[in-house]
Amino acid sequence: MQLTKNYLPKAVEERWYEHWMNKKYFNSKPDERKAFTVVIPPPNVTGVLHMGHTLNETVQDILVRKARMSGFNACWVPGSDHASIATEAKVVQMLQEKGIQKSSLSREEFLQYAFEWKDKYGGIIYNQIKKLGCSVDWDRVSFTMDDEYYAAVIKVFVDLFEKKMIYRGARMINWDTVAKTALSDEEVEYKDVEGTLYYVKYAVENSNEFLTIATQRPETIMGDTGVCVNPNDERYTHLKGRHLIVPLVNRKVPLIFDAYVDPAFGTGALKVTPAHDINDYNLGLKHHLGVIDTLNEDGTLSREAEIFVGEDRFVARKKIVELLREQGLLVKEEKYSTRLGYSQRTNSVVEPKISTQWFVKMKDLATPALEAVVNGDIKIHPGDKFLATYKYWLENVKDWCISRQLWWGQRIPAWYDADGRFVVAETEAEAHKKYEQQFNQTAELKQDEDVLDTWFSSWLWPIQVFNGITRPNNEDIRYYYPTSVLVTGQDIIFFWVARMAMAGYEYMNQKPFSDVYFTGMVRDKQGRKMSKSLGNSPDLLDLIDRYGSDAVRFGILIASPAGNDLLFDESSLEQGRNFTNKIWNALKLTRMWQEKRGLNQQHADQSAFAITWMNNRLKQATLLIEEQYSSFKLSEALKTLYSLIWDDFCSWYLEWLKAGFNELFDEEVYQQTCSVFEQLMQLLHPFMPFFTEEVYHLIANQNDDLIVKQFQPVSSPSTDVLQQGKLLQTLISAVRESRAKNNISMKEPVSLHIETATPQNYQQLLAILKKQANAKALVLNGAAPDNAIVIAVEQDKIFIEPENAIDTSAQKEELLKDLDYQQNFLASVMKKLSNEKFMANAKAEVVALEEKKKADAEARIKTIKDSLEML
RNA sequence: GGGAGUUUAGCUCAGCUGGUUUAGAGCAUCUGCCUUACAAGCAGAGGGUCGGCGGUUCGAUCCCGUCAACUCCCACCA
Repeated sequence: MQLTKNYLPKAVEERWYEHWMNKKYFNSKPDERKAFTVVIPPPNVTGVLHMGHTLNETVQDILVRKARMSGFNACWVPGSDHASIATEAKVVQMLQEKGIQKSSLSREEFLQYAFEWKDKYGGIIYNQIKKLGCSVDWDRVSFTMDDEYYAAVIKVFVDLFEKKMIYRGARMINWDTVAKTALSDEEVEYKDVEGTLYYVKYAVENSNEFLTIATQRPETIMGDTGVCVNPNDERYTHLKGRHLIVPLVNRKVPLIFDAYVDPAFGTGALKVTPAHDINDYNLGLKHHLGVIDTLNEDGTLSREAEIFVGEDRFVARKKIVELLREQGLLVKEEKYSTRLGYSQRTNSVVEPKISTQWFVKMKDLATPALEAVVNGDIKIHPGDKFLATYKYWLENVKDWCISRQLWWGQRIPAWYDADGRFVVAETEAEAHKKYEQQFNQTAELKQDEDVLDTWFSSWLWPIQVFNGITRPNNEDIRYYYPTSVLVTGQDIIFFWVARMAMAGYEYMNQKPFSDVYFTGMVRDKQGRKMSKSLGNSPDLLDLIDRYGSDAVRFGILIASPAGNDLLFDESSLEQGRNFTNKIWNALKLTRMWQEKRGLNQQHADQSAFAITWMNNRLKQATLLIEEQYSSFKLSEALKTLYSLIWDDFCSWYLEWLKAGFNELFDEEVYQQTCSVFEQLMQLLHPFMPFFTEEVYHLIANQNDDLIVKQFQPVSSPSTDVLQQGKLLQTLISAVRESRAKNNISMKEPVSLHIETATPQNYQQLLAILKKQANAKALVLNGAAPDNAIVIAVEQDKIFIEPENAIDTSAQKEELLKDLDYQQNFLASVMKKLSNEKFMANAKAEVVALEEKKKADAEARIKTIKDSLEML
């Protein structure tokens, strides 16, 4: 078969993925081998995969493929997350574009639209995962709203409720006025904004006096139920026991004293609005103030506000400022930079609001999750970079608000009677039964309208993908749990990682994973976050189309050391594509040789060193890569492979083989070369699966597939052979360098003369050196030629004798430069050796090393001086 | 305000518990090459007072202190 000029990925990738699927290589069933389990962080079905996913999926696939090739029963579970609020927001938006209001739909109708959306985007995501080459077990796809998964979430809710770890209560929560739902603390993002601080006068009751307070949110004035000052603030002590009149609504409220207030801020007087600020709420509780909720769910003012009822809070703010100004109550306005909370999902300003919600008590759950990481049961990579944040969060964890006023999600299994009394049960029938038992009567029961936070389902992911909640102790959960590695972004350490650890200990009495590998955030070349509005987020399928899947995997991984942010730049994808092409051409070369195979004793003799050297380099690199895998330094491992293949295999080894090649390419040398080539492809396979599988089958007709070819144990390399190889490389480079400096074209053959005290080092290298240096003659320790360029390589002198006479001035300059360097180097070594304290304190081996440096430098200086004399 | 991390060549990063380091790699740059696998290539070169200052040590890119810049997390004062 004729190979194309360049590697063309498209057809190859589809063909192999199909083949792997047909052979069921991705599928895993429990057996006697050790399991290597990975559960995919389920992507949200809100849209398509971005570059962050691409990096995560690539890393997981590398680990899974490596395990599969190393004797493990590798199982990678795919799936997706219903992403309650995020998806619902998208569906609402989609419906709006169609002219449909959510409020005009029934719950069932809406859910139908949502499931259609999920099918569409779930499909797109799964297709992307396939195109990327991910070896996931497609028979194990999970979705957090699957029937059985749904049942698991409900079961856990009921269980925690019965253990009194879930409770219902009125709390200050974060309210999203667009999605009209509560948010957890983690779903709020704070941004710096320029705000205005308004100074407003509050009249003191029965007096002409005024007290000025500063506020950013004058629209909450109508909710004020008190004013607070610091007890030590002398400006206000005389007002003790007095009341103030809230402007606009003329409500009489008490003046309270609390050390919470900072006298230095604003005017030192704080208006207290318990319904709409967490600190005010706490103050209100402490001082028994009333609560007036002046906001509707959609962010408009409620009837309790008395004025501007129904107006949006920001419109009302402007009107209220006007009104205050008209009434002469506005003292001044000043610009003020502050931080405002925004909803992570709808990007609207979050309003603190009092509301009845469901909460999970976190303290007891947090303890084992914290211990596991502290005592190393769960290892976090890289290093301890995230340990401190993880610890801090768990040590200071607050109860988790898990109810959401949405439809897309698991509906809270609580049933209420007309009086608001409720029972919690897995099914409606169960609820009626419990109700009867508890209240000794029957009643019409209505289920809670709210659904559960999306993380309340995904925290069960490593358990429930194996049905560990719904069918405890089934074969899968016993075999695959705990999972091996979790690969995820550091941004969801609290949302997800910590909570999975909690669920793991609560429901399995065991950690959910042994290692956590955090990938960094993918940013663009300028370091900006990738986002739709900036248009800097590339389309994965488009990239695969242009560069090939393997090149995309290469490009994204090579640039992302563990935990570091990745600055995405297409040039690294280009590097990946070039790499495949380089290997493709090496394949073409071996193909050429294949056609010229035959017995060629001379070639075999002259190639013996190259083969031995390459095999040792392979061993050395394999051991290094193994080490890099175990410390999760995947980009390092890929770099090692890149240079092993490009430099050692292509630039040195294959070129060295050409030395003895003449008409016939020796059969044995050919076989050895194929063997090395195959091993290289095997090592590279986890990183670039499609390409390596293709090349593997093209090197020779193979019956097996690379994807399941098992790695063989490797012994230590011979340092002698590696050193000889190093010497050969140094010699070749030195001659080439000298040619370049002296303007001797590579085309012009030269005579080489080597003067050395250790001729035995050269025996095996001469044929290769001669070919690579383009020498017509090569003499070892013969009479030194006249009119030659002399270079110093280690302790030996190499004479390069060109056909035409040359100008030696450049050559002299080089030698003088080298001499200068060596003399300075020697001086620095001597300085150490003549330092009494150094000699007294340094370890013997360090001193010995310095002695050797001294000897080497002296020998080298002598060689250079000799050479200079000869010029 | 509290905490963590980063700072090494134009860019992205190595440098493994201080001494083969007057510091390495890849990419980019420059020079010369269509050398019978590969111009998506080959050969060669240039480029860094290891963020600043101070300390510990015989010896500091590495340890300590301090300052500066950047990044992230947490808390969120009206």
